Amino acid sequence: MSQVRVRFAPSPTGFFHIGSARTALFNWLYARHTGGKFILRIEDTDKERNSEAFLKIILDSMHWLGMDWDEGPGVGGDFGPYFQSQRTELYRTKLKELADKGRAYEKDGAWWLRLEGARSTVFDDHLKKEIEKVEAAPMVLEDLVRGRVERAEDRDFVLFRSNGEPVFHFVNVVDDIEMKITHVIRGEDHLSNTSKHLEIFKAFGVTPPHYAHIPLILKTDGPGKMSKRDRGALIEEYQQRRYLPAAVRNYLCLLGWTPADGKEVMPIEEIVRQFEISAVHQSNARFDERKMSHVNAQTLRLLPPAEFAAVARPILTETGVVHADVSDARLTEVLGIVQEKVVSVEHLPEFLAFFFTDKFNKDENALANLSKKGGEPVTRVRELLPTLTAAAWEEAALEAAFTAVGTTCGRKPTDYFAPVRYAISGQGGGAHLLGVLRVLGRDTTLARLQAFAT
RNA sequence: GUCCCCUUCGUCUAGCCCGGUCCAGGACACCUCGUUUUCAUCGAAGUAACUGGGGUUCGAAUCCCCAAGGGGACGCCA
Repeated sequence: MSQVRVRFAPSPTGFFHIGSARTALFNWLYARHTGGKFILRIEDTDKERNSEAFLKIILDSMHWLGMDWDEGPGVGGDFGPYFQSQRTELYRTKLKELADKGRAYEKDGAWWLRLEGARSTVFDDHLKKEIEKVEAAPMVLEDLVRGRVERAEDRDFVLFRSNGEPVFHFVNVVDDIEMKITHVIRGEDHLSNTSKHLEIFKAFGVTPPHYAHIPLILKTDGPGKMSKRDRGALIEEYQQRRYLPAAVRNYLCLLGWTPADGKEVMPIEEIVRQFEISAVHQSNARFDERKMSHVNAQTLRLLPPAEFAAVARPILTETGVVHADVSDARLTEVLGIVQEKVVSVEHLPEFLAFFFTDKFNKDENALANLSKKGGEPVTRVRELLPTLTAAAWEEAALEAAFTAVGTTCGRKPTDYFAPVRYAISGQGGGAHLLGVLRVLGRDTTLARLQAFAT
């Protein structure tokens, strides 16, 4: 069997949409799973709407999500150029081929594909005008996801516009032929177009590739598919909000496909190993940012400490929480005790600012809650302070100090935790308290407790 | 309007091909309890679904038909 060749063919006319990213991803996964080639082809035939800026965004987002291509912009390949705007001569040649066969004709300055079948003129309700209908034989598609789908085209359609530019359906098929594409994996919104494409393949006398039409991603609520306006629709957004690219990619895999073993959060190598087109779903899926956020949190907590530090350091530096003079060792020490509690990179600065500055924010709700349990917080801290001051600065000794004070004052040791946490961090929750005390250090801790108690 | 696709908890889904093991399993969310803390972790428990109607069958989430609902396509956009 010949090698799998798949392609992702975006047109740079807008931001990189989550649906496009998922289509690219499934193609990429299939190529990597089968050891085939993943080709990136830029469909920039619409001169009016194309832009360099959009192209850059698409390329950047592909890199960010870790989807590398074997042929295409920047890497070349044997079937280039990979920009359709540079392939016009080829399209003209191929059009002539169809014209010579009598399958393409010129009308109103444009070139049309001639369908084979009986013709009649009828009034079309949708178009609100008289049109020429053709009774063409239905095209039969054996879709890898949908199964057998039959559909008949009933009108000739445009191949080349009157301005001399070819249209999508034509260039898409010509390039799939020329680039020897074996599998076309694309969104279900193209399912109805496939009969057109099959007609073109037939006109060329070429066997079409295998098709797999994957389900669409629907809005979280409300009708219809995700559109660029919807929150969470653009890949850029996740980049800005410090999502882990691996997590975004992982969640995207779950939208339209389920691994056989039921595991959801897993490394990309594992997904590549398990990915099968036959397991791709047939029904559309609704986008759920909460689940994506969960996948992100899980991924974050599973990161090796060094990698966690690498993703944390930039935002901590940018927000001024961590200065350049903070050593990697110190940063890793702090991150080490919070990682298991962390839920997003975005919230890291506020979460651990108190380790690096005395001017941390104080959570009013946390303060209000203090006296509900454990009584007067300032009194608690005063009770605790002498014993804590005398204690050795390691977790077992600190714990013993809390217990001792609790026993003396007739209270649970935990009655002291919330006041202490608030006094040193301004927060109502966070990482394991004894660990926080240890890492924060004796001097800083005692100073903040003193300040709170006076 | 025409054509195409889809239909299991609020959401993502497993199961469906090869009907009984499913009074339907998991995950997210939610709710409750627990945990060295009172909503960022973690643990335990809970609420919650086979769109409807016919049929086939001893037996249907699973097979067939119809209906309804959802989605998509009908451009000299891609």
